[in-house]
Amino acid sequence: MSKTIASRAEIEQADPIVTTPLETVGAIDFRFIELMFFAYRQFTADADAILASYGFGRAHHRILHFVNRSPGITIAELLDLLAITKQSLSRVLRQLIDEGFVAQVPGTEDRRQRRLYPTGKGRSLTLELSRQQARRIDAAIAGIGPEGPGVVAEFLRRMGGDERSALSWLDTKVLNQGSLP
Amino acid sequence: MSKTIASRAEIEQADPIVTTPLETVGAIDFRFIELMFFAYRQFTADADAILASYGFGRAHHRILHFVNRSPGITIAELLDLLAITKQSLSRVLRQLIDEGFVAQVPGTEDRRQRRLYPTGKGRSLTLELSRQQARRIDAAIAGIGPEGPGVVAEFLRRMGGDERSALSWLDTKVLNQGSLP
DNA sequence: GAAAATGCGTCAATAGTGCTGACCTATTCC
DNA sequence: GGAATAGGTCAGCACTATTGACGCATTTTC
Repeated sequence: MSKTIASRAEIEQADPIVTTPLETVGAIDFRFIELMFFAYRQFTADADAILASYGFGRAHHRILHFVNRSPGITIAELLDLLAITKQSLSRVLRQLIDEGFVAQVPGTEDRRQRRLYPTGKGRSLTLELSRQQARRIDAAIAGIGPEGPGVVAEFLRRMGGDERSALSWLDTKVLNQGSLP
Repeated sequence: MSKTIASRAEIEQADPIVTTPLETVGAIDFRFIELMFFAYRQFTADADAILASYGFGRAHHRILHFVNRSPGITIAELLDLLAITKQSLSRVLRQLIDEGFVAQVPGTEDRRQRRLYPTGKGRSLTLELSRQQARRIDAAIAGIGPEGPGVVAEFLRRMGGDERSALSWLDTKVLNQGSLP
């Protein structure tokens, strides 16, 4: 083993440290990356605090949200929206069902399906969670001009670009559904 | 044990399922909550793919980002920005150091400090990651009018409200720093 | 009507990121 | 010289996600 261990000086010579800050470039700042990071962190922090008091995490929130937005949603549809695996979903969903926040009802047309509905308890937790988040969004949007909501919504929609299909799926479901089979 | 187990029907009677979708309320949609979710997921997906090829995760990205934004940052400052514990940071930071993306240099004024600098390798990975994200932000902002960037930045800034101090800290650091001790 | 496909549940193992608590060194401050 | 500060590290736990492999019930297809 004649291989020598590189000294710190040698390493630095091979790849010297950089001391200049990574500055804003062009019209689109690196700043936006940080803004997204901090904004999303606060956005989720609101709900996280409440969830923790129920012994839940963010995953529970997401399931609860979409089940409330689209009662009667199937497992497969939920998996598509969340873009996680069946195994990841099941553990969390099971807790929500066992603790009575979500109920499963076999489909009538296709009895293999287990359609998901919020219970009263589930609906009210969702409302509690959403209220906090909506409040923050509301406060952030208020006062940035009348065009604010439209501009921001359009920005977010474009950011989620490849997933626009998920949003339009919700559009059709939220409006057309709601009657028990 | 005379306690009976509630039948499904009994449970449903106690807390009936809700079949009406959770619809948009007032000026601020529940829709915005989904928009934030989908937007952030795509925002991080860009970088995640690249990171995975290096065997890294999002935590590595965040450290790398702030070290690049503010070379010479101390551990304590980084902990404040990321809002995680020292133990969480150290595991990830260690990998970045061991693999030569970040270098530690003892402070000159206070030799207890371990100031963090990106190496050339670290700077270039950060640029690679940021380019993807900036591209998406750029595309999302382009075409929503000249006031777009300003409105969106202000919205995000307000969303991150309680953390504005973190952003202004960066402001001062990004501009004033950069000379090796 | 039998075979194949679909919708869902579940066991088992692993990774990434976060946490708490405890304890250690080196350095600076008073 | 003793306390406070900057940082490192060990050990254990929680949550969310992953992949792979089966199993069961129900539709669909030929």
